[in-house]
Amino acid sequence: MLNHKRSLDRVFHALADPARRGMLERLSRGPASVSELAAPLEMSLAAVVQHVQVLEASRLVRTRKHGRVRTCRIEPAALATAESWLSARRMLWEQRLDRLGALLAEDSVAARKSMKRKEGP
Amino acid sequence: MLNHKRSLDRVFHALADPARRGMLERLSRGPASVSELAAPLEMSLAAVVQHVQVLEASRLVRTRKHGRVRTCRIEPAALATAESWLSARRMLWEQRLDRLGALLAEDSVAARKSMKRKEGP
DNA sequence: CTTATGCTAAAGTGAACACTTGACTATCCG
DNA sequence: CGGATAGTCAAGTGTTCACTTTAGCATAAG
Repeated sequence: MLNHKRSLDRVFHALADPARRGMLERLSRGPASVSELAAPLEMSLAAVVQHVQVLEASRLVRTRKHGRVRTCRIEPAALATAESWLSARRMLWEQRLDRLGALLAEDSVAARKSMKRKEGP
Repeated sequence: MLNHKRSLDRVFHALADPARRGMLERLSRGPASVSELAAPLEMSLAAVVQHVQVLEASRLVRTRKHGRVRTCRIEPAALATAESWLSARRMLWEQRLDRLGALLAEDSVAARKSMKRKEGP
């Protein structure tokens, strides 16, 4: 749970930058070199390399070097982690909202007293 | 698409902090006041208020003031946005990986030459 | 009325972030 | 070999972040 927290930190932080999300979009169409990732971006190569390092630290991306070119590819696992955190939260609170909605629909004013323990006012 | 990008920035940035994720977890069990959110955290009330403002700016949370207490509740829409970005990406690249897997399984060495345009070595 | 509570607003601080530039290394190509 | 390409490293800069402290202002409770 301690490392899991940090890894969520890193993943969400990595996703919070539009340039990095753009790189991920590019990479979801297939592997690419650092320069290919840099091409559409108006920023120095060095900056792009730094973004790639952030993506790699978050485990969203894995890279390997062949000769002088570093090839980047997506790593689905880290994204699944983030996605499952999100969907877990959403399920929880949609469930709660549904329950609340059901109570409001079913119960009329007469039933209110017996609800106090289950659901605060 | 222009504002959509910024809103993703804000949502992912909001999610990138463990204190804020903790608040969201608390809030998925039901609405809470700022002080209730602050209780489990070892940080000043003022800091918690700032976190709440970040959550509110990201539209993950909506707040309303009754008397002197500000009540916070979750807003599912923003999270759905983030979740759908994630799942869209994941679908795309899992699709790609499946296609690649199918090619590797079906085609044998003999077919390799004709693949060069579609997929680099 | 007085005091405690719940929050707000403002200013400051140190660390992290998103870049840049410039110098350098390794590899591929002709 | 020599030069272009692809990336790396280090240092510097302005900005944003995550806090803190201090002071203050409503509202609720005694």
